[in-house]
Amino acid sequence: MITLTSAEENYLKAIYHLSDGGKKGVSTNDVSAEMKTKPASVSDMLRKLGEKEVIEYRKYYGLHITEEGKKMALQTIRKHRIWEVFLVQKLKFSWDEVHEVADALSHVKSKSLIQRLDEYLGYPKFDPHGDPIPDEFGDVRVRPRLPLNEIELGSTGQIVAVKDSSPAFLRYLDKVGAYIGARIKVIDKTEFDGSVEILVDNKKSIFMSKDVAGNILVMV
Amino acid sequence: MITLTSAEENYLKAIYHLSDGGKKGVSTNDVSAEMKTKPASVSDMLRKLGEKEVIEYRKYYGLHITEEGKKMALQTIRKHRIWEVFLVQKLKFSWDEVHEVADALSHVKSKSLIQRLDEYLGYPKFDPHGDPIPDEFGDVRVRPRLPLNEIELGSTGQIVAVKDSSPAFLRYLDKVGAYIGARIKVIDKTEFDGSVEILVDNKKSIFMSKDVAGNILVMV
DNA sequence: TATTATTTTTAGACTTATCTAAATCGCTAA
DNA sequence: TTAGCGATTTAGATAAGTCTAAAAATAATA
Repeated sequence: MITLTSAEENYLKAIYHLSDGGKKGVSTNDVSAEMKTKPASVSDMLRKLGEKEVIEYRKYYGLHITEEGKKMALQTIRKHRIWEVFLVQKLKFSWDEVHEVADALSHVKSKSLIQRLDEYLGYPKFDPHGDPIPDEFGDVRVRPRLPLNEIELGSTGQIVAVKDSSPAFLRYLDKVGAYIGARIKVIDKTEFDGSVEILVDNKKSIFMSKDVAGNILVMV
Repeated sequence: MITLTSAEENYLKAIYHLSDGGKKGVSTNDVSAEMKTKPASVSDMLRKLGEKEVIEYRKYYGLHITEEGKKMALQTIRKHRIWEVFLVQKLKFSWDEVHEVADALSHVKSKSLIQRLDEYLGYPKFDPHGDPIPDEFGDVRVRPRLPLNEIELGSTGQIVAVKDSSPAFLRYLDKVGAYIGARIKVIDKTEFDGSVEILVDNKKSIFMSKDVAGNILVMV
């Protein structure tokens, strides 16, 4: 069984993103820029990742991620995003603070930690930035995400992302009691001005202008 | 400002325990046994810790922890125990599983992570093993811990430990709704057989035999 | 196509934490 | 008071991850 060090995990995750999930080849310089390390360090790391067969590496010609590599990258991404959910939802970190901490936390080695955390968080499908969380098999559920103002009256869904993630907008969401991950139901729509009324977590109802609702992405 | 690597933190924590909170001197071999590393490795580490002035180190004569060292050790212990509370109370780890994972988690560097986690957990004063959690200034509140059956009728307190931590007993506690950290009030005592009735978290009342109550330590 | 420019790799060095093997210190007992 | 033993330290090695400087390969351009 292949095991990766924390540094190798980070490189592989970066490579996965750079290769757009495995579609494109990636160059040493690409990785260097993404990881903020020198190309010389990257060469060394690519050789190691090649030996572990998570990438296919040809000197001077860059690399392609392998199927095994994709799986492992997705597991790292999964851990990272689950920790982000925890930090934002439970510990009230703001979205821009979580990356580094989630990164460190995601490298903690334990068989059951992530399963239990996932369970504790209620198996979230999206991280606080709205990016999908792969399941334990690496599968990513890609479901339609629609702006809230385009959701049909009476439909239910989950807030999974916002288009405008400015602090001001996030504070507004927080103030009115909406958040990423919230279960919502559209209980009223005013055709005249495009405003909507939603019920959050079957408890709280919120009015929103069309502009605000258009900024909120919902998975139906 | 002094910063320690994860390994240095671990050594210092071990030294703090071995020196009984700074009362005794500690030898290289003591540390070697505790850390399960070779004496040669310990010598090297002691030199480093001496240079950082968290211990006072004299070659061939062992070491004493300094005031600064105590403070830093207590911060590491604090982090470790707070994570243990999280793992046991929220993620339902059993007491014997948590040590390693808490160790890894406690080395994650972040200004606010532990403050926020502490707040999220409701500022616990004891870890799942009943050991006290130092506050952010390193102060440890040492308060009397009495067996539950010796608590006066009408008194309130917090369950901080159990004497018998066998899985069977822990399962029993879990089943009846008691747990480490629970706020309790003694609402009835039967002198005849020594049994007690307690109210947990102002909600649930539980009957307990004298034997069971005697196994539960309460901070009043 | 030849030369220059860019990218990538190699070589050698540094740091941290560990090890083994060998040297050294300090104490105790003859 | 010195020999010997146990405890401790030093010396040298390894592994991971990084760096700089220099060499080599590829790509671009005249």
